[in-house]
Amino acid sequence: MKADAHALSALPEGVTPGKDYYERSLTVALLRARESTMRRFKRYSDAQNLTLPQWRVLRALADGEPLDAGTLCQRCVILPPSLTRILRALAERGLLAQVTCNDARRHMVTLTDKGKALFDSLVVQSEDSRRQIDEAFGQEKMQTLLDLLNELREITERLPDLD
Amino acid sequence: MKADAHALSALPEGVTPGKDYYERSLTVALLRARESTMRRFKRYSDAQNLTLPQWRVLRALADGEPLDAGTLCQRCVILPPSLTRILRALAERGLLAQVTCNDARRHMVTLTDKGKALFDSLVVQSEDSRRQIDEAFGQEKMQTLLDLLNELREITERLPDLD
DNA sequence: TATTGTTATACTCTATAACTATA
DNA sequence: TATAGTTATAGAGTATAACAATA
Repeated sequence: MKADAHALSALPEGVTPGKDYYERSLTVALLRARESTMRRFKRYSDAQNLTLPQWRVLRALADGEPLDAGTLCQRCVILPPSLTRILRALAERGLLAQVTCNDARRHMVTLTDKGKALFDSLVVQSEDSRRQIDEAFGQEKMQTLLDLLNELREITERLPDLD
Repeated sequence: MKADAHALSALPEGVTPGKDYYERSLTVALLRARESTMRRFKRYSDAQNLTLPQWRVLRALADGEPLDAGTLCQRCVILPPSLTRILRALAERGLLAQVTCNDARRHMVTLTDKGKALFDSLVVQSEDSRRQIDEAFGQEKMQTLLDLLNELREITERLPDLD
């Protein structure tokens, strides 16, 4: 952002009254951290005509374990109507296939060989970007950050709703 | 999550092969942490008919400092075409007003008294939820997390693009 | 009767390009 | 000529409710 965006105030370059307060917002900090890191990976998924939610679904299935729609919705942060369309689109491209399940209500899917190959290819292609961020930030801090993020989520999900 | 979602495997409850790997994804961890915390605040903005991007704009302007559209786009993680509509909607509700600027190309806005009052009201209403998360997670860890998130963003934004 | 997922619908945001106004 | 925003347009996700199928 340009410095003269704040020309109305007489503060030093890069220092604005609102900035510090704004950065104390957890949800905004999470969004901005995600935006700045995700932006570097997006071109790889774009090149494969995968939207980011589609990429999360492939990732969630990457270890080969079949998952049902409900689990995918929760892990990938996608609402059921969106997931229905996403699963259909990925299945039409031959990237995943339905798996029969004892409970016929469940829509259970797994990656096909083609889907697994596409996932592996994307991991390889984006590896340099991942390492670039990892090294600039520091592996130890990255580990701490991931642990804090997962812990925050687990604790928050267990909290009772207020009123 | 239901335990029988993983009935195909014979692993202990809550332990799935994919889970650990999936949780090592930074961008997914950021998304899920945001979803679990944001969900608790959303009802307050919903009650005021504010979308989350609109709420971020009010928040960015909350200290009274006028900001231009470009700065708002960056701080609120909103693309220019979306911001144009958001500023129009908020102005029509009398929550913000345009401020004249030396550079007539800039769309500079500030909160009106009504906008500031709505912001303050939302902060008060959501205070219990904020404290609930803060106390469950721990203030010290929350502080560490916020610092790591802001540092990660600043470092990542400065990284050169690969190729 | 409760649960899982799909369909329907309306709205918003995302994303890119083309355009206008100003510097 | 470059910059800041707006407009245009297509596409995808968000969100709620209603519905179908299964348990």
